[in-house]
Amino acid sequence: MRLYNTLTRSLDPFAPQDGSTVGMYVCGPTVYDHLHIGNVRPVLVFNAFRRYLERFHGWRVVYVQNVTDVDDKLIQRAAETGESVPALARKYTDAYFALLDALGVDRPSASPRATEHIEEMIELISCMVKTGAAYVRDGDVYFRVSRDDEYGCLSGRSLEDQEAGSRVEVSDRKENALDFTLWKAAKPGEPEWPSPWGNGRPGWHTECVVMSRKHLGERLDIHAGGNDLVFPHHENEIAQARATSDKPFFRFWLHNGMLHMGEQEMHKSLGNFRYAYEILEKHAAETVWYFYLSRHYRKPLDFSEEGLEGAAAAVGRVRRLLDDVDAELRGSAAEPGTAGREFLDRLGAFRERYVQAMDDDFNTVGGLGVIQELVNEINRFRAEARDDDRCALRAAAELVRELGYPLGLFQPHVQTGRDSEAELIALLIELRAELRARKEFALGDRIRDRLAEIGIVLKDTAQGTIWKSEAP
RNA sequence: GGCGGCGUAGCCAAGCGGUAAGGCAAGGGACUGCAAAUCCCUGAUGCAGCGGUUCGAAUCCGCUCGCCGCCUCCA
Repeated sequence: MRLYNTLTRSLDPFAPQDGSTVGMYVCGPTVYDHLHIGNVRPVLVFNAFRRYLERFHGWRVVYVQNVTDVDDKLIQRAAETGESVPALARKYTDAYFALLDALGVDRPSASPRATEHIEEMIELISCMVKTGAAYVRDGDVYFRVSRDDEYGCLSGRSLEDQEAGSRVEVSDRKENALDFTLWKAAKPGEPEWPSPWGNGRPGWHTECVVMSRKHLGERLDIHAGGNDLVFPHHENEIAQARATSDKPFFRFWLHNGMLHMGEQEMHKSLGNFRYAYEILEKHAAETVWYFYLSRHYRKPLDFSEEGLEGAAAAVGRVRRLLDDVDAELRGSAAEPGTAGREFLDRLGAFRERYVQAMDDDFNTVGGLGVIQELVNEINRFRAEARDDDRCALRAAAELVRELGYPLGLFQPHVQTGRDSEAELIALLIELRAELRARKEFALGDRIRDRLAEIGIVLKDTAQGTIWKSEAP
C-alpha cells in the first residue's frame, strides 16, 4: 500500500519495518475539556486505519495514543473552576474513554499519561542541555533551533523563512524566537516536579518523543495527528529526537485535514465548536463513522447536520438489506445452485476493488463506494434469485460486514432474543398468513400492529413474511 | 511576507493522462389488500475561467478568479 508522507511530501510505499508489526503513535487529547467534533476526526480515521491494517494486511498494530494531563490549558481551566489539575484531568480522561466506547472505537494498545513520564522527560532534556542542544534561563529550558541544521524538514520552512515572517513573538529570554520550551519553571500553586533546573513541568513537545520511544521501541513506523500539529509540534518532536539519538525517528508522518464549520475551521477560540457527545445524542455511532469517512482523510471536512442525515440514510439502506437477509435466511442452511454460485464468484471483484482503494492512501471514500456498489449487486440478485439460490445471500452479507468492519460499519447487532421468542413470532406470522388468505385483513393487521408496538416489525416480501426486532 | 490546500451534477463526494465511481435528494415505472422495503429507468457533451503540452487532460504546465489553512495554544 502507499501513503502520503508529510515528511517526503509524496506517496510512499508502506510496510512495517519488521514485516509483521506496525508501531503507530497518534497524538491524543489534552484533557482539559470534552472532545469536540474536530478532535474526533483523527480518532476515527486512524482507528479505522488500524483496523484495516490488521484485518486486510494481517499486520499486528501497536497503537499508542497519549493523554496530555499537564499543560497550560489544564492549569488555566483548573484555576477557573476551582478544581485541582489532577482532578480535572481525571474527569476528562474518563470522559474521553467513555466517548471512545460510545463511538465504538477500539482502546489504544497503550494510553500513556504525560505525568507518568516526568522522570524520562527530565532525562531527555538533561541530555539536550548537556550537548548544547538546549539551554537554561531562569529555571526554564529552551531548545536551541540554531544548532539544528535540519530544523524545518517536516513543515518545509527554513529558519530564514520564518524569521522573515516574524509573526513569532520575540521573548527576551530566548536566543531565537523559534526556540521552544522544554521545561517551564512553576509559578506558585501550579503542578510541579523537581528537576536539575528547579521545580517546574515539562513542555508539551517533549512527552510524545519520550512516550513513543518507550512504548514502541524500534518500531517507529507511523506518527499521526491533525495537520495543525505539523508545525510546531511535530517539527519540534523530530528536532528533539535528532538531538538525542542517532537512530531514525518515525518514517511516516500522516496528517488528517481539519473539520470546518461552514467556511471556517472549527476552533474553540472562535466559539463555533460542538462537543462530540452532542452528536451521539442525535445520531448512531455508525452514522458518525460513515460521515467522517465519507471524505478523504487529508482534505478538510465540512461538518453539517444535512451531511449526517445523508450518512444516516446511506447506512440505513445497507442495514436494511443485511437485516432482511438475516431475517429471511434465519435457520436455513443450504448450498446454493448454479446461479447462486455464479453470483458469489462475482463478489470477489468487489473485495479486490475495495482493497485497491484503501491501499491507495487510505481512500475510504472509494472503499465506501465499492461497498455501495456491492449492495446494489446484492439487491439485484435478491430481487430475481430463485429459492434454492437465496442462501448465497448469507455469504454476500458477510462480505459487506467484512468490508464495513474497518470503517466501523454494518457489524451484527448483539443478539438479545431467545429461541422461544422466535418460535412464537413464527407462529403469529403463520396465523396472520392464514387470516390474510381468508381476506381477514383487519385481524391480520392487528397482529402486525401489535407486534410493531413491542418492537417486532413484519415485512411481506415475495418470499413470504420476514421479521426483525427494532433496536429500541 | 513565507509555506500549503481547495474549487467535479440540486447537495455531499471519488478520480492522480485513456474518454466522469458512489451516496443523499428528485421524478417516472414495477411489485403490494394496505404498510414497509426493494428493483428498473431518468440525470454533468462536461469537472471555476482562459491559454498551453499531448494522439488523448477533471487529471500535467502557465496565468486569472474565488475560498480556506498553517506560520501563536489548537486534532
